[in-house]
Amino acid sequence: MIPQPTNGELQILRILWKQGPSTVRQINEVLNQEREVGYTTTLKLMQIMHDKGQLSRTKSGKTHIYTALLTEQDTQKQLVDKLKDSLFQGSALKLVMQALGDKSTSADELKQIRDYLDELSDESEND
Amino acid sequence: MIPQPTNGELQILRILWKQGPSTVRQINEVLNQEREVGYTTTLKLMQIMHDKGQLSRTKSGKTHIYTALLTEQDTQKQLVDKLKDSLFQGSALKLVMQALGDKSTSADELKQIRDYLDELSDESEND
DNA sequence: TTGCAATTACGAATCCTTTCGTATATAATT
DNA sequence: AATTATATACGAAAGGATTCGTAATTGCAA
Repeated sequence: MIPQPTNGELQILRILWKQGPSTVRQINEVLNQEREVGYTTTLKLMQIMHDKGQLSRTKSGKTHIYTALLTEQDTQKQLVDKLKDSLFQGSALKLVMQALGDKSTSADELKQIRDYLDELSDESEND
Repeated sequence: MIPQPTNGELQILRILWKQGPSTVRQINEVLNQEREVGYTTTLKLMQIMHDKGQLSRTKSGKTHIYTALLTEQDTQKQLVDKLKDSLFQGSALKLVMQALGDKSTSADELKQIRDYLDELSDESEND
């Protein structure tokens, strides 16, 4: 059971997924584009994430380079499943309808979803 | 800006959505079907939710009857949007694909989604 | 090698959620 | 009216996340 990443942890994971392995300074700089965070705050959080096994790190000179051990996919799945179970009675259908329901989804995206549904149907035919 | 309900708050909201207005005792009984919780724990949480404006209450004899002020729909939307923005770069498409991607969705559900997509397309044509 | 700048380590403070014990209030029952 | 059962109110403790100040360490540069 991997415990769910906290909000702060997710923020850091997002940056690592996007940029790849990074130093505390690099992460902190990106973070500060969104909100003001002290350097040692970011450091501490990344140390905790390392303790928790969410990040690995290697030493390069005197600095540590951190790498995400959780994949974006797995984390997405974990959180989508949780939301599905806790608010949509486990129904992917309900969740999807809610996600699409606000009409902000473009026609192009809708088409892509349709194509994806076709793929899924094809696969199940071949079971 | 309605702050996001916490986990404990969501648990109570779910029961209220399902059962309608309820007393603390009623909520606590349902809660205890899932996990052991003291009565005053549930009471306190519902009092806090009342303070926060998530629940209203009316007095009936010596007991309070609580009602959810947040709707299930609004809360679903709030949490889906948050997940979409924070983990899927704001893309409903990506979120939907992740939600459907684990192959646990039945053919019937897939069909329902397809029908729903048709509805959405029809609507946009009429804009 | 000595000192400087950057980095890490450590510990504490703060904030929020969750939990529950105890006290108080209220209504029904005897 | 006194007793009992049930409900609410209050306050504190425990646990976790977040924040950051300060100390210790490290590598480089003068």
